Amino acid sequence: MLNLTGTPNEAGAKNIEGCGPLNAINDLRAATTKQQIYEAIRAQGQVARVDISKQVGVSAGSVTTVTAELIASELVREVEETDRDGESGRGRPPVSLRVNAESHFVVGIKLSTPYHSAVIMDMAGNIRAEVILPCSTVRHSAEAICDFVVELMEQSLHEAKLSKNQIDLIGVGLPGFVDHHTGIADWSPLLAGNNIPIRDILQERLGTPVEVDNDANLLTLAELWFGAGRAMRDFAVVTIEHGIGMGLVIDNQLYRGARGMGMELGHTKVQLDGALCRCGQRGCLEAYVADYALVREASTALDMPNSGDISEMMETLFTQAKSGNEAARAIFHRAGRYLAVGLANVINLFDPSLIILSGDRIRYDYLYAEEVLTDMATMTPNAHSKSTKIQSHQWGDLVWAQGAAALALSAVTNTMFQS
Amino acid sequence: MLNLTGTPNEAGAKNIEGCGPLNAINDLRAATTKQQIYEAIRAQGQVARVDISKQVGVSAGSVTTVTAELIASELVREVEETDRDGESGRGRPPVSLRVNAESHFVVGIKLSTPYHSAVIMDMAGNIRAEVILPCSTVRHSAEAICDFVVELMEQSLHEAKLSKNQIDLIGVGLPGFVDHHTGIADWSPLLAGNNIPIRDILQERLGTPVEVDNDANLLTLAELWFGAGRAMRDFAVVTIEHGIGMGLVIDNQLYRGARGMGMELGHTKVQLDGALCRCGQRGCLEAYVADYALVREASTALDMPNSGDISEMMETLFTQAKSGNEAARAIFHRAGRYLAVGLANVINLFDPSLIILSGDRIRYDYLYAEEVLTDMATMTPNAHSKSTKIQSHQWGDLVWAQGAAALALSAVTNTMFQS
DNA sequence: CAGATTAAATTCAGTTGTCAAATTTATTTG
DNA sequence: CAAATAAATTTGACAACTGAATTTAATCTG
Repeated sequence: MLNLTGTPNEAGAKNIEGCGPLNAINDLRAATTKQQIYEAIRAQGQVARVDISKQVGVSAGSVTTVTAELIASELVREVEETDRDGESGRGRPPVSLRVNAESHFVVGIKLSTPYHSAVIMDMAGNIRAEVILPCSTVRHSAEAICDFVVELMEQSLHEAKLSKNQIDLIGVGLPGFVDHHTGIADWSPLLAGNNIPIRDILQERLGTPVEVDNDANLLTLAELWFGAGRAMRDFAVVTIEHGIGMGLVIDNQLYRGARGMGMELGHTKVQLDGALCRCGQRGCLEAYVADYALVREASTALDMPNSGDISEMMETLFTQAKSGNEAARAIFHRAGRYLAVGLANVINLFDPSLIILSGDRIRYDYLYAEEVLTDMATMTPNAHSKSTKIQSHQWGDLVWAQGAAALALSAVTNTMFQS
Repeated sequence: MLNLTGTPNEAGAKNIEGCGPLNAINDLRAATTKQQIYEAIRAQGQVARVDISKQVGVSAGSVTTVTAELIASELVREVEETDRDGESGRGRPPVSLRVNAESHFVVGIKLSTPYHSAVIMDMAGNIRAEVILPCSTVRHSAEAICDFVVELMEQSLHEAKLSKNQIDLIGVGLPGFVDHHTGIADWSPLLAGNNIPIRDILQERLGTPVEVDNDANLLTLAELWFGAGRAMRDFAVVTIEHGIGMGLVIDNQLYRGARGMGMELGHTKVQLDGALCRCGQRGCLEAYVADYALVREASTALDMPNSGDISEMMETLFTQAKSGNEAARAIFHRAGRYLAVGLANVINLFDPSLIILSGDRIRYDYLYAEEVLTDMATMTPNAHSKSTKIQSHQWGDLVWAQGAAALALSAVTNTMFQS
């Protein structure tokens, strides 16, 4: 059954407690039992040893040993107030464990236009500082980007009352073709030049380990760690903003394409010899659905001057459509039909159980939401569309930075447990 | 660099020895060291203990222990004739190990029109029997399908001089929406009815464990176990026949979509409100590229009577195009352009390092191969298309059955090593 | 309120899978 | 034939577990 949840919700998850994927607890990929147990505790916020034993599938004795080690190394703490949720209160009461939030800190940074943002996060996923910094739309040198990052670091450290050496890792996201594995920005609208080894440059400059990824992956990580995706084994995230981005989670893990650079949904072709895309190719989904495509049509059909400010023009277009302007409505309508094609293709190829529509542009969606879903259903086999849920989700300005922090958290956690 | 290898090659792999993915040897997913070592031996045909130690990453002592167990349980044998490949002949000569080909046998069956096929395979990947059985194009009941399978079993067992109880598992592939995990055929052009639990039905009837999968996945498994894909960590397979199929290998493993039913490349939309597909939807890639689409056009434009025999009509169309008929050429030309769109989308989304074009139809390809590749390059970012190789590959009639046997082999291997 | 009951957590002896180093085995070279 | 070389095996030690018995901390019952 198709299901559009249009309600914007801040956290997305039912349980406020914990962060990180909920179902990855019994995951074969996680290296050691110790790490599995640590992540199980973090995922649930707090949990008793008995439950860990059941979930992770190790004996009670092992849980005692391992948690004792974790407590000794100050990564985990016992919770004072013993809470018995419901159940009859007989027998020795369970003692819950929590991760020590202060054991490590990370910074999550999103570089973008028209603003950069940063959060500082502790090991429990709590935000300890938030910074937003305006940024011009010109392409910057790697050095200028470093300056921005330094500035964001300083401001956020001050706000969190932490010193630079307390930060274990910095997660950085930027738009464009960014390869997480190599740390190289093939191309980014933010960066002058090509094939910039931005991770190494930042690492060198800051003297702290850095992980980078592209913005669509950050958003997907944010959903996986803090949002609706926490409880899902597999789901896709589609963002509609200046471009169209996509992220995919398979088996509780972010899938980064066969070679770490796939998932360019925005540039899949939905029309042979179709509309011109800013990438220079024709018929890209983006060229029909993204902000710039709508604005381009608006300036042609609606006698709307191209002011250069895309957000402003989108707002005008939206207002006109709302007030009944047929031409404006038609522009949204066509975009919606192509969006349906894009979503149908995602279902046809990946068949995820959930697609999360995310990004600022989603707020215009109610204009064509119904039609998009109906259209989409006509473009997918019954068996598939029947069970795929579509959910839209509008976060605050800091999602991206939170996703970057999640990237950093998982990297830090991995290093914590590799002897 | 784009690279079209048009040469049909029977086996596809450079080394005749061994079967199964070559790079999966040090794979974290493989449950036990014992299984890893067994699979390493099988993958390489024969290999000395020293080399196993290096490849799998365990100590020489462990290799001795584990291989001793494998030899004791008759799964592995030492090779008599000591071969020292090249190297100076000093020191104790290595003793190579091989898997005992006769320890288990499997049957691989492909159900299809106009014929069904089956192979019997031993644990070393050797084909011990081949059977092909003609089949009408009507949709059959599950019982009729069972009869076919029984018939294929009997004939192939006779040919291989084996008895039924020597078969450990039967891998069965059929076209349509078939879910490997549940064993249910959602819909198949071969089966009357919907949601048929075909795996359980076959298992019941045959009294032998059965695994099922759809035909595109079988073909992909065949490439992974016996073909060009053996040496690749990730690749995609695209088949053009009556429909368009797709399979994807990520990290040496067949990816089956988030819920085991994705990868419907043939029904991704390449044109809004486009040509009518046999699935009832519009604008499907299949509706432009598959056999029936070309034949449909041919019967309209070329005054070619619709004889009902698609293969025959395709042949006529091909002959006409070869002899210079412009209308016929135009039909192939358009199909080629849309095929380019499909391949470009695969690259945009998955970015595999290799795409293998497979299936009978590939032999018509030289008509438009060059153009397809050029077109495709204009529809993918430079960074991607630069490094994606396109290879076409024409197998014999038994590929599908071989793929089904590979499915069975991996299932048998898994059960062999789970205590 | 003492003992029975219950359930969580801990202890501990035993198993398993692994490694590193020493040793044995099989072969070539001088 | 002894020295050199390299594969394979043996061995003792260790780390990660498990399962069963035991301890601990609470509630329930008469």
